[in-house]
Formats: sequence, structure tokens, C-alpha cells
Amino acid sequence: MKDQKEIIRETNEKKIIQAAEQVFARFGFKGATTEMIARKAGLPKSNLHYYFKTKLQLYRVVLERILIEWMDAAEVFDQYQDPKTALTHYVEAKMQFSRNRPLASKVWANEILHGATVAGDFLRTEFKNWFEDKKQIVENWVQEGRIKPVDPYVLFYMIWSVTQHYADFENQIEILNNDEPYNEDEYQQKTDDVVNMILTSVRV
Amino acid sequence: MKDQKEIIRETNEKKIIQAAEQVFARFGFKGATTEMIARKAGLPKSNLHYYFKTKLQLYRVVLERILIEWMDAAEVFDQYQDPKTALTHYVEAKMQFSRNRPLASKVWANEILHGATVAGDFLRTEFKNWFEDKKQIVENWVQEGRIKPVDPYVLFYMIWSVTQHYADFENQIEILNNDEPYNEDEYQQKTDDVVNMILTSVRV
DNA sequence: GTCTATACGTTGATAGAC
DNA sequence: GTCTATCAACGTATAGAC
Repeated sequence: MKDQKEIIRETNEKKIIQAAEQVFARFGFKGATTEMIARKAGLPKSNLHYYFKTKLQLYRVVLERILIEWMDAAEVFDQYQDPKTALTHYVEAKMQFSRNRPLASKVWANEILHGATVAGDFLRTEFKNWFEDKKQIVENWVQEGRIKPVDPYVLFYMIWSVTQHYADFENQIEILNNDEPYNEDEYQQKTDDVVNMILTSVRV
Repeated sequence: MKDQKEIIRETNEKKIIQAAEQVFARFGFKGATTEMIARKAGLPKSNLHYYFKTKLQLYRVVLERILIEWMDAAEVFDQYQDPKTALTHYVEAKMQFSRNRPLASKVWANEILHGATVAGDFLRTEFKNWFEDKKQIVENWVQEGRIKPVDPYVLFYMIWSVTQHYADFENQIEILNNDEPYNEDEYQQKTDDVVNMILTSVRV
């Protein structure tokens, strides 16, 4: 049974983490201030420091949550044996992630861009394992002649970069779209086009 | 004829701009300190402020130079009428840019990621004009049946994101490559693969 | 044009009353 | 668990001697 304090702690931590993600996405780690995060969470700054000792610790928590979401979204890749189906669902999931969680994508992009100092451990362990596994699947597809011969690295980097571009560069995209954000239908259309081009690029 | 002071000014400004690009790429605008930039340029901090009144002004200069380089590298697109040749040279130029100027790419990515507050003007004018022009070329190719029907936006975002990924996410790439940077041959191989996949995706 | 010293604002973090 | 007051550190920018 959760007691009163525990509930308060959980709700406040959640509010802080959500606010932190917004501020980190917009201003980066150094550019974000604990004051901005606290205000967005509706708490005084000292309360934030009560729940998270340091800004770095809060940042770690935010990143960790993003990684978990990222891995969850990637599971869809394993659920289909057919290359076309697996790739279609995977690319669609990535495009949806960019649509629903652009802030998460931006925080991640910012982290890698500036040296992956915090995410480095995760990349070298869990992430690398995940990737080696997927790489093997793609290599099998190639050997079985089910897709055109492609370097798995090049394929995955293409999928990641293209899909994440719709989140990380949304400001640029919006400007080129006459300062209009995509509506649901338009975004679905882009998603279909991206899926189609990637499938075509491996000839499935 | 340039006098002594002018020469000193030019060399020092150049040193500062180059140092600034490195520091902005690594730490972002807010994360970069004028002290770090000055030290890397081999000057006292007050000298930096003598040449560039504010950090923001220095940042603007750095960004502007990057944009000029970017546009220069893009000119290759206009020099060929054949879709296959034009796309090949363009993608190769972009891949070379990521290889030779990863810092420039990162500064740009960081700028867009965090709201394009400084580059917004450029994007809405010069950049948009440039893009509208290229968009028309691609649409013509489609109408003439020389490439598969594709949304020009989706095609360009694919080219930009994939090529820039090799600069902006190089930390992640290096980790997945067992903490080894790509050598020249490997990078050339990736370049060929990227070109090939993009050409295939539009069926030329 | 160069450099030391410094003013001034901002920010991460804490103390201590409630 | 909350909040006001406060501090120490840092970072931008400038003054003024050389």
C-alpha cells in the first residue's frame, strides 16, 4: 500500500521529469536551468533539488526513460519474419515515435551530438547488443536473397536518420512547409512515402 | 594594400572563428564559454571580446560561414541534367561534407534542434528559395518519368538526414563500430552504399 | 592591438524555518 | 514535504594600463 508521501513523491517526480524533458529538448543540458524546469513543473526550485540532488542526476533519469521508450518501440522489428513486413512496421513505429515524442528524440539527438558522455555506457552495452542482433537478421535476409545486398549499418542508419529527422529537424521542416506544422493526414502521407522509399531501396 | 593591423585582425578573427566552431559543436551555444574559445584560439578572453563584441555575435558569424559552405557544396546539384548523375554527385558531395566538416554539420544540427532562432531568417529566405528551385527539378523528373514518383520533400529530407547522420551522430556510429572511427576506405564504401540505396529508392 | 583586474548578472545548490 | 533567503561559483563583458 502506497502511503501519502510516496504518492506525492511520485506525482512530483513525474511532473519534474516531464518538465525537464521539455526544457532539455529546447535548450540542451547546459542551456536548461533548474529554475525553468521547476517553474514549468509548478514547483519552487528548491523542491526540484529536494527530489533530484543535481541537474545531472535529473538529466540521467530523463535520458534513461527515453531509452526505455526507444527500446520498446523497437521491439516490433522482431515480431515479423518477412523483411517487407518487419521493415514496414519498424519504420512506421519510428515515424510514430518522432510524431508522438519529438522531445524525447531531440534530447537523445542532443546527447549524441555533444559527445554521448552520459549515454556512452548504454550505447556500448544494451544498445550494441540490440544492434548486433538486428544486424544478424538483416544479414540473413541478404544471404537468403530476400532483400538486395545491403550493409546493415547503412540500412539502419538510413532508417534512424530519416525517421528521427522528422522530430529533430521539425523546425526546419515546418519553415519549408510555409511555417505550417504537418497535420495528421499529411504526416501519415509522409510516413507512407518514407516506408515506400526504404522498401524500394532494398527492393522488397 | 593591407596594413599590419588588418592582417593581425584577419588572422586573429580566423583563429577565433575556427576555435568557436569546435567549441560550439561540442558544447552548444550556451555550453560554450568565451574562455574556452579564447584559450583554444590562443588568446586571452578579453581579446576575443575585442574582436567580437558578444558571444552571440561570434555565433552568428560562425553560422553564416557554415551556411555559405553548405550552399557551395549544394551547387553540384544544378550541374547535371540527368537524375542519376545529379543525385549521385549531390549525395557524394554531402557525404564528403560530413566527412570533412563534421563540426560545421553539428553546429547546424544544434541550431535547428534548439529552435533555429538565429538561422530562421536564412531558412525563410535564401534556403527556401534554393529548395523551391530544387523541388521543381525533382517534380519535372517525376513528370517526365525519369524517376519513380516521389515527394520532393521526402526525397531531400532523406538525402539530408542520411548524409548528415554520419557527421551529427558520429559518436554513436563510432561506438557501434567498436569505438573505431571509419578510415578513408571504409567511409568511401559507406558513401557508395548510401548513393546506391538512394538511387535505388527512386529507381534510377 | 594586448592583457590584467574586475564589475555584474546568472545559476546550481543548500540552510533552516514552517 | 514545502518554501524563502542566501551563498559560492561561474561566465559575460568591460575598464584601463601598457
